[in-house]
Amino acid sequence: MTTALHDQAQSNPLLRKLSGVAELTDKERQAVLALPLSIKVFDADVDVVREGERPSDCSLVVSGFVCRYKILPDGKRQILGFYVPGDIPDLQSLRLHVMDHSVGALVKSTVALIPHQSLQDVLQRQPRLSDILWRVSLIDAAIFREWMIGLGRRSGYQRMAHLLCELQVRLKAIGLAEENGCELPITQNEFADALGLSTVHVNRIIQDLRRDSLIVLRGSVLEIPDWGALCAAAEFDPAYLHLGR
Amino acid sequence: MTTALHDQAQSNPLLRKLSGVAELTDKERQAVLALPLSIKVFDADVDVVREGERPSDCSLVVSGFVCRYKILPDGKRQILGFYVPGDIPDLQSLRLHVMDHSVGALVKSTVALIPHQSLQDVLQRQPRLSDILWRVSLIDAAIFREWMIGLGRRSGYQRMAHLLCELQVRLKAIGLAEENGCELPITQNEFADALGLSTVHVNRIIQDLRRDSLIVLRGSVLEIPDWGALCAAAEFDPAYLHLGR
DNA sequence: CGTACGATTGAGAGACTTCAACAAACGTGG
DNA sequence: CCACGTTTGTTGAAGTCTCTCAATCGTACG
Repeated sequence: MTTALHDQAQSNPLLRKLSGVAELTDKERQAVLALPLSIKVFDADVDVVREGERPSDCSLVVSGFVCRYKILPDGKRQILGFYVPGDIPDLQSLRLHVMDHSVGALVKSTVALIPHQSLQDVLQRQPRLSDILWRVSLIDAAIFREWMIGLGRRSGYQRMAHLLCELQVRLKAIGLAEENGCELPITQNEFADALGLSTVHVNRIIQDLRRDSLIVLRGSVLEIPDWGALCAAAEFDPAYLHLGR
Repeated sequence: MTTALHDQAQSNPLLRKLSGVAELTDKERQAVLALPLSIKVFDADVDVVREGERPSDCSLVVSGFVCRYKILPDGKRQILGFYVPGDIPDLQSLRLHVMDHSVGALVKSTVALIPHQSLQDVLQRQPRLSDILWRVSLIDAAIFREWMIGLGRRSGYQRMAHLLCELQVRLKAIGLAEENGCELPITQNEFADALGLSTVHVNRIIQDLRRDSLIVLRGSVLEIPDWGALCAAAEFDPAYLHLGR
């Protein structure tokens, strides 16, 4: 029986995510698996949720790549985070009713919508799941803080290296990265909006990173020849991802 | 009876904070008031909690001014947020056991330590308080996002104006600001570390803001002659503070 | 009254931006 | 399956914001 549930965990990205945060009881697993999910596919550059909306569901990324972002009055965009399968980029909408930013698909992505109502019901019956989700949103905030540190105090070069380290680690944690690289469907323009830089400068930084043999980036395929060297250049310390239980 | 409890709310900063997020039942109020608080005073520039530690309490600011920050290997500092009476700058430590940054007092501050254990007990008996605290930490994250937007995409001038708007609104919400100004015990050096700028540049930005008659800043006293003008210059929209219930 | 900390000023340097053009890669329809 | 148009990546040059260094000024406090 535990085996059967364990098998489902492989296929259910939410279960996998929560199991990564804390050991679940069988009852909790069942409660999660019983959540009604409505699957929806978003094309690239289509919004999943928009600033100002009051969503009635949370969006669980099943496949693809999604980001949170905000557009300023003058048209500038700041990307606030990247989200991969298993992530819930608008988990906050369960408790903060008005969206203060948007969520958009970077590439064609599959999203499972979880009604707030059914999530509430499950959390009421399994209060520990509520604690786990709280923890998930705190890890989210920890990533924001690390990005703030980069935006405020790191050079463009370091910032880029740091972001690549973060993505590699997060993708590896969900089995979407090889030992020495991963696929990143992120354009240089999107990198720029995430790092607070111009597209042109991001292009030159990538060339610098290539010149220093820290990365091989062809198309959307990232290869990291020397993980230690990249981490060192980025001053990357994965502690903020709070991955280990 | 409700009146008596209400009176206590005035003096108990945690109750006031939580009441600002959601209406509390009498039972919930009593549970909060029953929390054992140990008062501790920190001098200016003394750490309340340090990166790497595993706190056994949460810190509720009772009086003073506190910030979260992280020091980089090269000595640069990024301030991640300012915290005022009623705030719990390390609320996350309840669910994320290792601190990934530090908390320090900007001026002599009084902090009430709440043992994680007793907080856990109260939250287990009053699950709705858990939801409220979750919401509090989500508002925290919303403020991080807004700072990211500033650090990534706003000019130094706008960033400074925006921060002053935020502090004015947050201080007014707890009765620590006048209609047209407030006291900010923050040095230009600290502003710089919060805004991702150099001290020298912050100084020049402040002069620009003064020249444009947007602020009067003498010592630690901030005066805002034209609130609308400052908000406009900052493109400040308080929605991200999620203040209205 | 000296000392220390915070605020202010000047000057030169560097990181990053903007604009504009071009090359390469990609997807799509004929 | 190729031609075409659009998107993405790349390059150069000029300009701007912000930084660093280093000195000076003001003021509160012992």
